[in-house]
Amino acid sequence: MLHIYNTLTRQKEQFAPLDPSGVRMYVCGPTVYGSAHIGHAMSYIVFDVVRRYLEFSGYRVRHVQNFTDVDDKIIRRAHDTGEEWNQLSCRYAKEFLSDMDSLNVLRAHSYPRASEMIEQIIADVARLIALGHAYEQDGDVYFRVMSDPMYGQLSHRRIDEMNAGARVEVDERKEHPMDFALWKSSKPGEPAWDSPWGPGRPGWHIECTSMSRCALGDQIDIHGGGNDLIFPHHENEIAQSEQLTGKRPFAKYWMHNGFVQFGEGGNDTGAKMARSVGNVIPISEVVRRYGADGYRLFVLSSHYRRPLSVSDEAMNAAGTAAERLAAAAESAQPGTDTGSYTAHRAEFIAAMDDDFNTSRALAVLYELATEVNRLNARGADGAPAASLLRELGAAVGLRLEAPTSGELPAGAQELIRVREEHRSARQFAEADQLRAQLLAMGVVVEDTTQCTKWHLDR
RNA sequence: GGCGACGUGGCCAAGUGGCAAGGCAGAGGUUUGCAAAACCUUGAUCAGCGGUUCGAAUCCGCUCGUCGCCUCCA
Repeated sequence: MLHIYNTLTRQKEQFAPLDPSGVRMYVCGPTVYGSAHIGHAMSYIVFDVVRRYLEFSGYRVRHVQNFTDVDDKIIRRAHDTGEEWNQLSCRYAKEFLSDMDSLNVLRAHSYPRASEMIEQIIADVARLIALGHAYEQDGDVYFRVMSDPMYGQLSHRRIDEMNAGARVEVDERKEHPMDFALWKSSKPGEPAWDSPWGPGRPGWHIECTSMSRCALGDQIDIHGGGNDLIFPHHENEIAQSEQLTGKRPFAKYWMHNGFVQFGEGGNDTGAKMARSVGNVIPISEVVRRYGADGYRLFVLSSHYRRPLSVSDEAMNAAGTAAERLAAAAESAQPGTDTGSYTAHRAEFIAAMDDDFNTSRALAVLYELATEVNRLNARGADGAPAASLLRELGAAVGLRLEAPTSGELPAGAQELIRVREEHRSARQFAEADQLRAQLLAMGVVVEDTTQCTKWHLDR
């Protein structure tokens, strides 16, 4: 039985979807004003694993993830580059999807964009005004936090306590300093849509309320995102959504992942990674250096709610481990009976059921890999263990592809063949020389008692 | 000032009251023409101090250290 830690209640709860026929899951997507980095990758890998494991457990999942494609940063960035704001956001959204593909993150069923949701957003804002939960002020519309007695329920903060903080900028036009914008009037040159309050654009928080409701209905099962979104973004989403529909809870389980940080000894020890800080590592770089499975293994080696310290050493270790798992999974056979490994399967499920304890679950995969190698080494049948390894690996999104995949450089095939001839003639000096030559070409050759294998050096 | 997270072997990391999972690296061994891979063996009393308990990494208190949120942010 799956248990999920719910930020709302601050405890692990037994998972039961609102509607038994399927799970509705909404994950906050990126603001597409620039390239995604490995912090985004970590977050979306985490929710990819959540989704995959729910499906592995037999649930039908509907997964929706938005793109924030209208916002101050996008407008500013577009202004700087001379590009149209919608061109810029489209470009980065596309890049985001291909980055996620490269990481083997399953595509969501739908990717709504704020700019395509304007009509719905205006209707929702108008309704919030009609209900007395929002008010207009010079073309801006604000949500009235005092009208929501539950405000602060997610972040566990009280309005008066936050008020004491020195960093809340006081805007005279707001009734209360914590009131937040649902609709922003536009300045000249900014993207704008007509509304009952004049030309403007949606505030950040309302888009998720409208998109989530549009794509999944008034109430959903899982709402996810990085833990920096707890306040104010998710708090505000709850306030808007629940006041709008009169239904509670807006989301039954709130899941938040910890942040990628730089580990000890790095240039930027302990610091958070963020585009606004300017210390990001691009996704393509880690995929190239450690492989998609390697980075995923690195992410899953620690618990998703904990901060994840990146270091070359740790990611490298994960990359090496990924190669070992992939090599072991090679002896898998489709349709093999894995019945003799029920204990392994049970332990994997127990670990994952405990709020996605992937670190514990991975230990099962490593054990299976060792088992496969042990059996194969003494000529026994490693296929059942390997097949289970492949199956459970897939449940957490590991491809476990053999390292052999890829194209041999020109002439390498011939060198391998010639080397084989030397070996069978016991001309080892010549064979070793050819091996060195192949290695220089990026081809690693390994001899076994039966045959010679090769794979590309990474 | 308010809210929260964390400090486990060289590195990463699980465990949250009963002999400290797992990965990577290192060392020794088996195997191999050699190399690689693989397999076997091998290391920590859990930031510090005090307390509760038959028993604590795990509960309580204090101290030290690190980080996040309260402003855009996965």
